[in-house]
Amino acid sequence: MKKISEPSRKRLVELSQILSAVKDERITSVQLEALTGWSSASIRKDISQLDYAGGVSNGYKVKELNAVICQALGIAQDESDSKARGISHKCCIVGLGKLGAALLENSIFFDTAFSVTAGFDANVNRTEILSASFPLYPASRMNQIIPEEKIEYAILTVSNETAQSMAERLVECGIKGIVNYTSVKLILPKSVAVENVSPVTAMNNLSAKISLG
Amino acid sequence: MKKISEPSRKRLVELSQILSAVKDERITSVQLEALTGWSSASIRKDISQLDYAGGVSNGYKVKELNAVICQALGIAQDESDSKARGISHKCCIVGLGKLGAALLENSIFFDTAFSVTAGFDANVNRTEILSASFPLYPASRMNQIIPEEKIEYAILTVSNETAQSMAERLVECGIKGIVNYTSVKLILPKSVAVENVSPVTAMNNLSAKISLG
DNA sequence: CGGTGTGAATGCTTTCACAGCC
DNA sequence: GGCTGTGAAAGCATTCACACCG
Repeated sequence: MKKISEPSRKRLVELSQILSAVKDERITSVQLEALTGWSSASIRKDISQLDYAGGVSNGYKVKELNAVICQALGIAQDESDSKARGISHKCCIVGLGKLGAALLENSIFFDTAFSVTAGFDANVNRTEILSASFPLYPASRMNQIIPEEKIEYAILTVSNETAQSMAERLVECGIKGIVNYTSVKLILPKSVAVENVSPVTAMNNLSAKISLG
Repeated sequence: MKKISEPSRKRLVELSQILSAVKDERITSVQLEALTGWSSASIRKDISQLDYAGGVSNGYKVKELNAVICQALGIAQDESDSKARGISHKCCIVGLGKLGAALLENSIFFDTAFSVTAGFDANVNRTEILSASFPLYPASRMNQIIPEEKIEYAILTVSNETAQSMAERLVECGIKGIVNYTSVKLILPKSVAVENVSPVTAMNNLSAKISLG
């Protein structure tokens, strides 16, 4: 498998999500252009990197294409696909403030390959007050629980002040990827993947985009 | 002001956030490289697009640089800057499920130019059960409240099923930008800015990045 | 010196355009 | 006829390298 560039990879992830919602059996790159806003040429190029010659002259078979994309990216279409292919990622939530507590609800990851299996907070009060369908621990136990439970990903919802140090601890614990809800730019070894989804940064990006036209 | 490219714009937004946390008076592009992971050359290029010749040979003055960036992007450094420059953006939350309810907490946007001033949900129950420091309305009143209150941005936290139709209604109401927490790719006129921050998409992106090395 | 600002060069991505296929 | 797959071309973004400045 040749290397897939970052923009292309992100489009393919979104494309897979879009295809999951498509009811028709077949779809063409021009139809996908309408559904995505990306040019049909770009979509064809993205797909052509995968080794799938299925689409010739009649558009793509939706289910088949989705399977090929997920295969190539190592992700799952939905929960049954996740089970069938043995792809399952344990996640933990670090920081049980308002936002973290909201994400405790596993329904957010319903029908995906992800499941939240632990929550941590530095404040023991929080772990005792809140309840979830999985255990909540004081942050002091991260170093034990994360390796023991083979948790791979972390959702970081602590305060900006503690974000960097918590992230470093997560890396020590062997975490492979972090979804970062803080507005701090985390400085971590390149081997650790980070996705930034801060609400404040998102707002500022929106505002700047509009302001510059 | 010449056009700023999207990657550059996003870096500048993050840079501003980073500068806000820097305590020193001056900073060089090499120091910024360590704080951001971006090359010093790229940082200098980004800054050179702004009309600011302040940095010559001694690094940049942190406060001054931050002010110039915010000026150029039309964003605010913090709440006092927001007041001083008269930049203030009203936002509403659409969809008061777990995630939406968590964002009701205005502390998330503490010390920013953004304030949440209304919440909407199709289910009247939700608007009655929940409480916030601003009013919650049934979705049927969006068309009245949003123009009346001059709300500019929306935070979309409805279910995937209703995301597209709700977004279209928001556009009709005159909303300028949407922060989209659903995993649906919204199809909207180009004049409306959208930032996608779906937890599920973020996870899939993380997973794909790791899986491809 | 240590550091910026910036043309020139390199490296990526996207778009074009068309052969080949159903 | 309509659509994919793909080299070639065009368009962007990043990095280099160095003149210039305090």
